[in-house]
Amino acid sequence: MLKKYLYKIFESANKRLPYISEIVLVFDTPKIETHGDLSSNAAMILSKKLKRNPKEIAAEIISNLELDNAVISKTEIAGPGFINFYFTPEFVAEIVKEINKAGDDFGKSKKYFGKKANVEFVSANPTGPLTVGHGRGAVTGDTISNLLEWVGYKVDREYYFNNAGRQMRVLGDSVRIRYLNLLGNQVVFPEDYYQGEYINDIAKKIKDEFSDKLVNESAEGKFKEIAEAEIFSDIKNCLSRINIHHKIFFNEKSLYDGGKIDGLLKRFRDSGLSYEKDGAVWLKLSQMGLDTDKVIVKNTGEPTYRLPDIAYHETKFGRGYDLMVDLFGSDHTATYPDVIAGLKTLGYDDKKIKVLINQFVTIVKDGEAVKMSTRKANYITLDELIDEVGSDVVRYFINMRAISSHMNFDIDLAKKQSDENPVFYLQYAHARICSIIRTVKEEKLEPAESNLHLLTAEEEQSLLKKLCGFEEEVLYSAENYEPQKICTYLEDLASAFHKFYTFRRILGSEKNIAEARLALAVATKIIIKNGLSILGVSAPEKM
RNA sequence: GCGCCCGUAGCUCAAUCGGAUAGAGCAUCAGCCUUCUAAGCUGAGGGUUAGUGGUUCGAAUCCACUCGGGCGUACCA
Repeated sequence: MLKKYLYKIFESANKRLPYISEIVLVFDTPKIETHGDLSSNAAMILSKKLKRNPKEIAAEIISNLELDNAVISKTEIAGPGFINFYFTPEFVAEIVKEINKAGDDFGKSKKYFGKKANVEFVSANPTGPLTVGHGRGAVTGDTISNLLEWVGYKVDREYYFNNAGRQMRVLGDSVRIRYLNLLGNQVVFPEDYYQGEYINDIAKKIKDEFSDKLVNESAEGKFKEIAEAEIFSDIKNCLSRINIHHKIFFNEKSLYDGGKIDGLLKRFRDSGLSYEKDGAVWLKLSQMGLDTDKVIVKNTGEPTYRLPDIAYHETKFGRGYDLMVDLFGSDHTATYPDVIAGLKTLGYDDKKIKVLINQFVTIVKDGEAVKMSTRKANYITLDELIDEVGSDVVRYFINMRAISSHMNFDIDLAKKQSDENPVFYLQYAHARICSIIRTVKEEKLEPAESNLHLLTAEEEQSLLKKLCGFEEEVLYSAENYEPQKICTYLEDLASAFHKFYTFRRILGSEKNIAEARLALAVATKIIIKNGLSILGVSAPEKM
C-alpha cells in the first residue's frame, strides 16, 4: 500500500522529471528504522546517466513531487543519495480498513486475471512410494500453483507419467518373483530389481487374492497392472495427506495412442528438421544454438524421451495455456533445453514455458548423508515423514527454503525439533489472536475502525507497516517463483505481532484504543491465515 | 574435462533484479507469568559472507581464477 502511493506520486511527476521514466523505479524497505519507511536509490542510479551529483538530483526529485502531508510526514536525503520517505501513522493505520474489508481475499490481485496456467509437478512414475525428495517438488509445485492463483491465474495442476517401458517391466517382474518366492519357489531375486518392502506387500496381496493361479502369468500382465494400481493409489493418498490434488493425470501412452508421436515425427521429417544417421533419427538442434543434434528415435525404432516430451508440451500449447510451469529435480537439468529447442523449431513461443529446477534434498540420518534410490530402497518415504512430523511441518519446512538451495534434512533433528519449527511460531500468533477474540466477546468489546489514528505506538506502527507489505510480497513471490519469501514475511509479521501483544494490551486499555487495537489484531489474523493458506498450512484457532 | 546449482554464525537457513550497521530459528548464557495462550517477550555471546583479485559512490550479490560439495554430461527418463 505504501509503495503503491509512491509509485502514483512519481508517475504524476513524470512531466517535470522526465528522466525518471528512464530507470526502473524501486522502493526498498530500509533495514534500519532511522532510514525511513521506504527508500529510493533513483538519484544514485541517475547520477551516472546524467553525470550530476546524486544529492542534487535527489533534491530536485523531492521538490517536484506533490506529496500530501497527511500521508508523508517527512522526506530526507541520506548517505550517498538515498531518498527516504516517512509515512504518517494515520495513513499507515488505514491498512486495517482495507484488510478487514477484503478478508480472505486480501492480498489477491487481478494482475493476471483471465490467464490460464499449467503447473506440472511430482510426475513420478508409479514404480514406488514417493520419497522425501519427491516431497520437495510436490510441495513447491503446489505452493507455486497457489501463488499463481493469488495473482489471478486460473491454474491446472498436472501430473505426467509413463506406465510403459523398461522400468515398469522390471517392476512387474519384481512383484512376480516375490510372489513366486511366497509360494515357495526359490527363484533368485536380481540385485538390480526393486528391493523395497512395498514389493513384498503387493506380492502378498496378490497371493491372498489369487493364491497360486498366477504362477504362469507374465511380468507385464496382472503383476504390472496390479502393482501400478496399488502404487498409484498410495501416491495419491500420500499427496492428499499434504493437501495436494492434481486436476490432470496425463499418461504418456495417450500420445502414442492418439497418433501424436507419429504425427510429430512426420512433421519433423517433412520440414527437414530431422535426418537419419547410424539407423537413428536425429533432430537438428544445433541449428537452434545447441551444441549438438540429438537422437529422437533410437536405431531400435523406439523414441527417446525427447519426442514424447515435445509432443506432450505441444498438447499444453494446444490447450491454450498462457504460462506453463515445469518443476523437476536437478537430475533433469540436461533434458529440458532439448525439449524447449524442439518446441521452438516448431514455432512455439518458449517464453510461455517456465522451467524450475529444485535442488536435491540430502537426507541425513545418524549424522550421515543417505543416498536415496527407489531401486535400492534406502529412501525415506514422504509418508514416513508425514507420520513423524505432520503435514504442516512438512509443508512449511520445504517452503522455507529457496528452491535453488541444496537442502539438508536431518531426520533425527526434524523429529526432535518439530516443536521448535517456525511454523508453530506463526500458528501460535494466529491462535493467540483467536483467543483474544473469544475473550473480548465476553467483555462486549468490538473491533472499531473509527479510532485507528490512535495506533501510534512503536509496536503498533511496526505491525501496521508489516501488514502494508503483504500484497506486494505475494505478487513478488508469485512472479519470481519464490515461496520462501512468504515464509520470511510471515515470520517477521508474527514477530511484530508477538511484540505488540506483549507490550500493548487490549483488555484493560481505554475503550477507544482497545477497539482500535482489536481491529489491528483482527487484520493481523487475516493476513497470517491468508499467508498460511498460500503455503498450504493450517491456521489453528487453538493450540 | 565440460555444463547447471551451491558454499553466509556451532547447526538449518534468510537477506526485496548491487544499497546504508549481513538477519532469523535451533543450540548456549542471563532475565520476565496474581491481568487478552510463556509454543511468548527482553538482553548477551557468536561472522574477514570458502579464498584471491577485479568492476564502482557501494559487493554476500556482478566478472575472473582457486578450493570444496551436489546434479548432469546417453541411441535411460
